[in-house]
Amino acid sequence: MAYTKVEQDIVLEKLMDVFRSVGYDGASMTDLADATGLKKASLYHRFPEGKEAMAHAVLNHVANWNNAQIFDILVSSGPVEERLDTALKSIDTLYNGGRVACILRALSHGRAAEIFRSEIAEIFGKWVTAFAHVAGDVGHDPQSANRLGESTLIRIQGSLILAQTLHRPDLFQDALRDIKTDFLK
Amino acid sequence: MAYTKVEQDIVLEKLMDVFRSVGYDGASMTDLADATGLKKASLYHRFPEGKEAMAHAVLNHVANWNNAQIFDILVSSGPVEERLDTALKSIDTLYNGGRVACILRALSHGRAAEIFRSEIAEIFGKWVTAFAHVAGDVGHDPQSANRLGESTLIRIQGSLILAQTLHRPDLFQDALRDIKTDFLK
DNA sequence: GTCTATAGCTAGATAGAC
DNA sequence: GTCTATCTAGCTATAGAC
Repeated sequence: MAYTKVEQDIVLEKLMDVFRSVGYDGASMTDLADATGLKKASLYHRFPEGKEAMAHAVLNHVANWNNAQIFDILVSSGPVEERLDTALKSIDTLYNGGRVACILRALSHGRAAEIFRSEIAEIFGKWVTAFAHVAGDVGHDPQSANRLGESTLIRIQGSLILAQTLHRPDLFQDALRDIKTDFLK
Repeated sequence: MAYTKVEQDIVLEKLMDVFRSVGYDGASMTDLADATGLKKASLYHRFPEGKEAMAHAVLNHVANWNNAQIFDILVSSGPVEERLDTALKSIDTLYNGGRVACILRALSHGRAAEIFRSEIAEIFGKWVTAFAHVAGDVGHDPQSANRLGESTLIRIQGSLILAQTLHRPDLFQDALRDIKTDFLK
């Protein structure tokens, strides 16, 4: 019997945790098997193409989550402040308040970057577009809106790096606050 | 005969290139040997503790470079705009206009993070302190100066990630411009 | 679908000649 | 100091029983 979507989603979440915390090269099949509770041969049954296919599946899962929890929220109708609050809350949860790394960052460096760059670029692009959409809603012209979208993503990624390296999750919290201010000022 | 400092510095630069482009886990001894033009056994002669010692030496080299080219410049006397221009120019060169990754970022993720975090945190801290010093010079109170120092580093790291993943070095250039504006407005 | 067992390879690291 | 040759451990990946 085929595994259910829920079971596969749980496996994807576990795989994501490994890639996110130790990186693509740092994630061994043994690590991935241990994290999922499956044996290596069972993982290969689910992902015949091996580690690369696992990371692709994880990225696809992440893209779906982002579409539902962040992009759709940001471009929906309703008060701007409410949309921002909901999306920023999701982002805060996603990164556990600044205490965990970004899976996109983990897969966008080193040899992994060559493999996954286009997928990650697409997700990054959607973040920019979604935030630029909000910027347009609060009166920015298209060019200025786009720049605000870009600087929002820059703030998130940059603050995550500092938050983790300096053990200062408050830097991520500050960044989320600054982002909201940028849009509402 | 012992190798000269220049020879060793060249080796460190080559090692840095490898770590920066493929990450710590992604850098094999074969990669490192090929890049330096030395054989593996010769690398072990220079770095008896192996790969970890090489990365430590690279970080030490980077710290020295940063001290001379960035921190000392920023906290020197002289016109603020001149200091900023010189430091930002160095940063632009360091990251080849936004086209190469940051060695600190490369070593601050995954299993490498546990090993090198404190060294990297110290370098990051100096960046923040140096930029905060400039912020103080242009009239910010200590708390506000510190936040400006932090957001400067966030801008640099975040824009580097986007610049490389999206193949958009202009995002890094924009960030450098925004940084200057932040300080002079 | 999941497992045990293992093949084949490359990793980091070392011995010892020169 | 640098080299060739080699060791062992851990890697990705597969075969085949259940």
